[in-house]
Amino acid sequence: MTQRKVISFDTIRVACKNCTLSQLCLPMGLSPEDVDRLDSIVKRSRPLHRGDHLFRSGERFRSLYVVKTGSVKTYTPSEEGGEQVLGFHLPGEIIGLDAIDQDSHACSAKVLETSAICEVPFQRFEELSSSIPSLQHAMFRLLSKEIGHDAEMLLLLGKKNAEERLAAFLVSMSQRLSKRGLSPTDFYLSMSRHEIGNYLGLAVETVSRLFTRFQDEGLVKVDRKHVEILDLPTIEGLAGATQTAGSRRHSH
Amino acid sequence: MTQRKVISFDTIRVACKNCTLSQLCLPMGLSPEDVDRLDSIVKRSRPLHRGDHLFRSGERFRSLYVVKTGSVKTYTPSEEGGEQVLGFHLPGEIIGLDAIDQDSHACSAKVLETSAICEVPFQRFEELSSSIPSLQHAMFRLLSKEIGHDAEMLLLLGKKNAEERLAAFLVSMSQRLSKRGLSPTDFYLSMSRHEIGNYLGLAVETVSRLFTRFQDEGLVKVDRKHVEILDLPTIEGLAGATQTAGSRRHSH
DNA sequence: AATCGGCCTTGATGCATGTCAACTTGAGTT
DNA sequence: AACTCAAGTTGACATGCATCAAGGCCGATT
Repeated sequence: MTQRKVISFDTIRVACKNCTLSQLCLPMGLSPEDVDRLDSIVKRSRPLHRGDHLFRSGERFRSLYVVKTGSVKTYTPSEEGGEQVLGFHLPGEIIGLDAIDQDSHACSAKVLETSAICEVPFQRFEELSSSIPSLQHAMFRLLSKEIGHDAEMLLLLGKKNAEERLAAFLVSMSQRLSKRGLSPTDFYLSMSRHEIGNYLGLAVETVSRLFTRFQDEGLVKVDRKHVEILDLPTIEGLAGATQTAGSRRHSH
Repeated sequence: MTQRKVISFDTIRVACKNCTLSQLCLPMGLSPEDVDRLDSIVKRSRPLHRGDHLFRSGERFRSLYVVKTGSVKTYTPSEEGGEQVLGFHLPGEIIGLDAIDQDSHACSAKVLETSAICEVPFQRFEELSSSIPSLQHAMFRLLSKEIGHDAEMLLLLGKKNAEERLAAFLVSMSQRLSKRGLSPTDFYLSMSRHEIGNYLGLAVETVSRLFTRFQDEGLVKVDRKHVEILDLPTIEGLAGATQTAGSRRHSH
C-alpha cells in the first residue's frame, strides 16, 4: 500500500497517437484522424497503486480499461476468500471484455503495482466503432484474440503437467514483454508465487519447487521476483511439448 | 459415417426470421427488416454427418458457423493424434469466433451427429454489422459471452475436482438444452465418454466411475448415452461448490 | 539493530486421479 | 446366430502434486 515513487503526470497525459502501445492496443490499424476520435473518448486518471481495484465482481459494467504502464490481475472471487486468477495484464492489454455480455462484471481487477490505466467508456466506444469500420474490425479481432488465448489456457490446465505449465508461463511473459520493447530474458514478476500458482492451477509449493528445479538445471536464474532466463529454447520446448515421447496422460 | 435417415430439405431451408433459435443466435434483438438483411448473407448447406468437419485447424478463416440442429465439437489437434476438446456446441451456438484474430482456424470443428449448419461469411457480416448498430452490439455481446464462458471453464479446470467437473458438465448440458425447449432432465449425449473426459481434463475411466457413482447415489440414471437427471438440485450443489467445507485444494 | 510479519522455500506424507489391464456390452456385419 | 470391434466399465496399482509442517529470508516498522 506504500507508494514508492512520485510518478510525473506528464507520463500519463499522453494521447493515443503518441502512445508506444498503439500497435498492441485499440488504435491498431486506425487512421490518424480516427485515432484522434478514439482518443477523445478515452479518460486517463491519475496512477493507481498496488491493491487498488479497477472494478469488482458484481459491479455495473461501464468501461473497458487498458493498461498503460504497470500490471493488473483479474480474478473471480468466491465466498470464503478463495479466488481463481484469470490473468495478468501488461501494458496495451484490455480488461473487462467479459462484462459486455452480462452488463456487469463477473470478475474483479486489481492493480499489482503502481500503474497507469486508460478508461474507455463502452457506450461511446460502441457508437464510435459503428462509424469507424476499422475500429469495429480491431475490436472484433481483440475479442477473438482473447478467446484464442483462453483456449490455450484450457489446453494448459486440461493437459499439461506442472513443469509444462510453469514453462508456458515463463514463455508467455517473455514474449509479451518482448513485444513491449523490454528484455525477453530479464524481468521482474509483479505477482506473488501464490498468484502464479493460483493462475496455473498449482499449489504455491509446487511453483516454488519448480523455480528451484529450473534454476538447478541452469534454465533460469531466479532471485525473488527477478527472473533471468538462461536457456529460453529449452524452456520453450518444455512449454510446447504437447506430449514428449514416453510421457503420461491422455496419450493414445 | 453411415447415414441413418433421409432428412427432408424443408427442415433446413428456413429463414432466420422463422428460426426458433433467433433468441439465442445472431438475430438477437434485431428488427424484422434487419433480420432479413442478415438472412440474405447466411448460407445453408445440406446436412452434415457424424465425423464431417466444418473446418480444420490451419485452414483460412472465411465464415462463422452456427449450429441449427445437431451438435458439434471443437478441438485443437496436436501432433501424434492427441487433442484437447474445447467445447461442445448445441443449436444456436456460434463456432469459429477464435479465428477472427489470426484470420485462420486454430482449432478444428467436427460434427458429432447429423447436423444442420448455417454458414455466415464473415466479411459480409462485418460490413452488415457496420450498418446495423444492434447487430454490432449483438456480436460484441456474443464474443464477450464466449470469453465469460471460457473463464468459467478455467475455474473448472483450475480449481474443481473430478466430481465437481462432471456435475458442472451435467448442469451445463441441462441448462442449455432447457433453453432450447428440450427436457432439462432427460437427454442423450452425442459425445463419447472419452470426449467428455478430454473436455473436462479427466481420464475416461474417471468419467465412467463418476457416472456409476452418481447413479448409485440416485442422482442420475444413465444408460449409455441416455441420461436422466433425478436430483438436479444436488448435482447443482456439487457443481457450484467452489469449496465444500472440509475439502481440499487451495483452501486457506 | 531488534522485532515482526508476509512471502518463500524445503521436507515428509497422503490422496485423488492417472495408468494399465481385463472383462462386458451392444451395434453392425456376414 | 456367430463374429468383430469400438466403447464402456471395473479393478489393481502407481504417481504427481496437494497438503501439512517447519524454518529462512527480506522489507517494513519502531
